[in-house]
Amino acid sequence: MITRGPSLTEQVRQHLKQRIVEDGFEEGRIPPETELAAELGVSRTTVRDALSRLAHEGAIVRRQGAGTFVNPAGLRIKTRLEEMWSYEDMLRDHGFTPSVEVLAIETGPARQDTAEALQLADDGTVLTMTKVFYEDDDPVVLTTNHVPAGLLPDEIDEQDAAGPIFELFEREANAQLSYYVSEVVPIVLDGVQATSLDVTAGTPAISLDETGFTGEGTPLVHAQSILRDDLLRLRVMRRQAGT
Amino acid sequence: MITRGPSLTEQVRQHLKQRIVEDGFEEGRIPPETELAAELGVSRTTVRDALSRLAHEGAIVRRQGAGTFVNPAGLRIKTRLEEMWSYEDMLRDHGFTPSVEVLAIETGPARQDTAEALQLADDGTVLTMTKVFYEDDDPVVLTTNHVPAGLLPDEIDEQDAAGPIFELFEREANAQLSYYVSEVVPIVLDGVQATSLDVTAGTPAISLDETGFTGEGTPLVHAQSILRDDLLRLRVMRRQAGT
DNA sequence: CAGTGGTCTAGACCACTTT
DNA sequence: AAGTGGTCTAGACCACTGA
Repeated sequence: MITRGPSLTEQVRQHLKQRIVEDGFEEGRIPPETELAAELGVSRTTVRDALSRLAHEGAIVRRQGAGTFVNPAGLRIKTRLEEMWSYEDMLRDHGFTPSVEVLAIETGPARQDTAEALQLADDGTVLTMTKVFYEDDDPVVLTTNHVPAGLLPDEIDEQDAAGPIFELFEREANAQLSYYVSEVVPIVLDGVQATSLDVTAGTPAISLDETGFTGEGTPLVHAQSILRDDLLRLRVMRRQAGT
Repeated sequence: MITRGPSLTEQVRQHLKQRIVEDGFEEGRIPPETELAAELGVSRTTVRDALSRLAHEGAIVRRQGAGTFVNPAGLRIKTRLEEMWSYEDMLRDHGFTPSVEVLAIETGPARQDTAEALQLADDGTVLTMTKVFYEDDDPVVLTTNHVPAGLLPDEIDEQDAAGPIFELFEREANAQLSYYVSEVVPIVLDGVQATSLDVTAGTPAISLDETGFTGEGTPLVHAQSILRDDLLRLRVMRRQAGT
């Protein structure tokens, strides 16, 4: 087992994930942890950490005393809301090959909710970038990002805005986007939103209203992303806490 | 440190959580893991497991090389969708004191989507229970549960249906509900739903369409829960996978 | 009662941040 | 250079399942 690059645990996770999706386990039963550890030449702890991640993803179910098993229902989950990072990657996980169109890049005064989220002074100015993610000719996600003016250089062009925003922060502001706090809001689309997403106004949709932070807790971006429910259905696994 | 009942890790987690919410750490800085381990008389591994759970909840942020810190933004998260179990508990976490009204208990043929979710034969019959969760006089959640006929005894009464459904399965069917696979669907309320939730028809809302399974992967229940967005806002933390 | 996953320990070394 | 969290090991014992 090679050991450079990703952690051992991650390598074991990927190895097992691959065997799972390729249906490489008899009757969906995964070998005992001690056996996997011996086979892969790692400690049982490492195997357990890898299995824990797979269980969290929903790919497997562990039953104390009985064994570990493939979870067909969980394998259908493509959108792990709490581990969703860039929309590009999420769409790729759905088997899409996404493209991006930048609709607008503009600077102006912040709306009040944006000023609060970004902890700006009252007269704060923000850079606003609006883009749409497409699968073939179908618009799937409409995203608006608000960033405090001055954090990014002035000469942001469409090329820059088209990529994932966390890459933009790393490259242009030397800042690391660490996590988002997101609200899941049900809306009906207004005329402008409906036009951008190529559906009729009044269609229900999910809006993710969220703020992105650095590891230090500094808000970097306030964003709204509207998902076309008919093309992109959020699906999650719910279980009891503390497991 | 006492050691009966919950696991050591869980005890440490609760202890630290309490100190966090009571603002018991200077400048939001949490002591080093080795220090906590010595202070609490447990191994560093146990402390780390407890901290991992808190980080996952959003209560803290860990920064390699720098330290572990309280996360004020994360502390506002009350609805961890992927760890949500009973609506009663979720509402209590919001500081509500929920009550339940059972609207209907009836037996009849399954709708097609229910029959598929529960893997029933085409002519499958299901027991359907509808209930509303209230906070004071405000209805907050409208839930409909469909259970295969015969799984539960015939004489289910309102008393039985009012409690959490996983308790019903344990008590009446000796079956353990282990996890749900849930879809997050945006809807606009129809007349009946709107009346039950005491809002006007056409209001947007989140519908959680979900199937509950045993650890063995047998579907036990197909359910729809509609949340009043103005009273109960789903809020989650998003981070990069594999952390 | 044999086998499985669950918990916990003690310790080593590494990667990273801060001073 | 010192201190912090991140990874990994080897081993012990417990709780639970199923034949």
